[in-house]
Amino acid sequence: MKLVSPGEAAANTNDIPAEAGEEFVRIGEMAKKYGVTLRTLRFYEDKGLLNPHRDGSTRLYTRRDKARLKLILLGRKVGFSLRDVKQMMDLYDPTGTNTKQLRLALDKSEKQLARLQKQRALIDDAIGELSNSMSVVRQMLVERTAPAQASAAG
Amino acid sequence: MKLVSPGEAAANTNDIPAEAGEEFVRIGEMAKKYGVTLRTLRFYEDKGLLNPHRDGSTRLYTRRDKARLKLILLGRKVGFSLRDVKQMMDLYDPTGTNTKQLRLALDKSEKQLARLQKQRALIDDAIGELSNSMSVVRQMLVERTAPAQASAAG
DNA sequence: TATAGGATTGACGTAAACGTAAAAGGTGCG
DNA sequence: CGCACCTTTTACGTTTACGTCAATCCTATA
Repeated sequence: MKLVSPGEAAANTNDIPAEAGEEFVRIGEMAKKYGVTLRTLRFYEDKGLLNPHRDGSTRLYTRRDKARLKLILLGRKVGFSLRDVKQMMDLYDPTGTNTKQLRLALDKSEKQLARLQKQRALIDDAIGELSNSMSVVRQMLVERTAPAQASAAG
Repeated sequence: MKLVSPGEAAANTNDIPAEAGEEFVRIGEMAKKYGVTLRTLRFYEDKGLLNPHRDGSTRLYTRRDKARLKLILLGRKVGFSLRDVKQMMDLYDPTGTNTKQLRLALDKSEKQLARLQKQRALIDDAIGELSNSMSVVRQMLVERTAPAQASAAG
């Protein structure tokens, strides 16, 4: 039983109580696997979004932590704040139907969707204005570069 | 000669050396006129974006300041940072053709346009992912609400 | 004169999500 | 043994565009 996959040439290959196929990963592996920094993982933990096990002081991440991290990253991708993500995750109850959690998620999602659409509209607007300005500037440059042609062409 | 328009019932109507049709506006008027706060106007000045005249310590804004503010607000609308706006404005020379200024503006605009389009793509992506998640969540809620129908319907 | 309305200059606070040292401890390998 | 590499905690720094007091001043008006 290795820490990760058999081919992983990790520097530190501690023996870890790996019972029943549990795979523990240390922070470095975890970070690489999900493209985040160590700081980020510690930050998320500090904010109560992750709760890795410990071997002494060393963090050990399990499948559960990976699932949670995936959710966090998805949440961030769609624009939720970490607070929102935490709020939703905190409602998770492995013994129930999680109806409340789902409803909250849906509610927040609707609001976020609205925000995203608003942002999109703003950006479209900005693109429009910027394009206009660029045309104007280009025209001004033309007039300055070939002033003799300007009126002659008209 | 009044400070602003004849109908403006401003509280303070100081006599101001209004020569040659120059219209001076104090910070309060200026703020209202352009929908910004006093803090914002002072901040822009602090950053070197505005340079109102002074009557003692009181700021007096002229047409020139209004034009500059309009540019600032347009810049912010299309997503430029104040630093960018300042950089572009600082190149303005009333005696020249401002070719350098226009070129810089165009250059920055092209980059900003690219950024905006990238952002738009990200938002579209986010909207897609979020919509997907919402469908999933809705489905989960349906299964939890009417569990008897779930398999019966299949 | 009292009061209300502007105006001024500081200067600290805010939001979000980490970045970036700093100082220290553990571990395997040659 | 010593070095390289990984990890830990603590804690201040970063970014941007202002918000929000606070203390003070000036002026017009009732």
